[in-house]
Amino acid sequence: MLIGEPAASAGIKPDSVRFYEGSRLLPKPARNASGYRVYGVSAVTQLRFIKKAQSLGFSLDEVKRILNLHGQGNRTCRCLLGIAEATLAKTELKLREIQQFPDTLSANLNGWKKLPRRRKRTAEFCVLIESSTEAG
Amino acid sequence: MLIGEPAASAGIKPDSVRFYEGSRLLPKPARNASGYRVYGVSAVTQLRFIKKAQSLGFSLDEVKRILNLHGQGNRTCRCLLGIAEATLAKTELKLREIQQFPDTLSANLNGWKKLPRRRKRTAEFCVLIESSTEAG
DNA sequence: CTTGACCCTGGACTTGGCTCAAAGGTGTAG
DNA sequence: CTACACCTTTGAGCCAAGTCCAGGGTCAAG
Repeated sequence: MLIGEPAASAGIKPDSVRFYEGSRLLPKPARNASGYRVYGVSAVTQLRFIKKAQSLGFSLDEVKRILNLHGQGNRTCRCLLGIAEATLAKTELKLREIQQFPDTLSANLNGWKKLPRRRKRTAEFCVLIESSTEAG
Repeated sequence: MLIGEPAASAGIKPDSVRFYEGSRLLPKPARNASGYRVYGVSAVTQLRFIKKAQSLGFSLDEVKRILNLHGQGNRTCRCLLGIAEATLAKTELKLREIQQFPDTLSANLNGWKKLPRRRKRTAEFCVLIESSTEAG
């Protein structure tokens, strides 16, 4: 596979794949006679892993640390523990916060929605944001 | 209150407050005789709202849209609905994803932890990341 | 009357994560 | 042979969200 294929399969641009390679998130791929990067199927898995982890709040640097450690042999998996637990704690914290805020948000939203049309202007939803004119 | 006070109360730097003002997230505050920004108590509420919303994945631009709409009168609250519902949907999607990923992550983590010490090198946790040497 | 903490402006710089452009090589189809 | 899609490199540019700095003003305490 040349670069475009795994990129497309993972839903990213070739540019990003090269960027990941430059950032040492991906191993340097083999090259064919013309100097083109040649990838195996596992590249797709890796790219998807990166995307997934990233969409969940892992920074490229965290992903890098995991992938780099992985490449250095099994025994380094102990280190994965630290990284994973830290990031896990982080996401769980965020989870709890995220779980609360939309509650108030949607409570307000629903409360507002239930109002008869003519009362919607009273905008109970806006209790979310305190009056601000005083400072301006 | 001069700028440092509301900033400190909200746990941010005066620089950031000025940045928010420049980005039109905050109304331009009054100035005293020396040209210093003067804030009322509501500024703290606003700053905290910004911080909170931001920490939950709202971009400053989204916060801005909400705050700006708010400043323009109650009738615009209908528009808030769109913004809020969109962001809500977004966070809920993220929520669901976040709920899944750490499950696999911590399942692997726990599985790995339960292994007797001498077997930890087999690194079951690493199933998370597919073998990668083939592409390098 | 100086020191120190605070404030002002404008603009440069940073970090993360891309994204694009320029200038060129490759390879296949018509 | 030409067009075209694809690949290469280097290097610049971009967005968000700040952060810092220079060079200056304000003001209360010692």
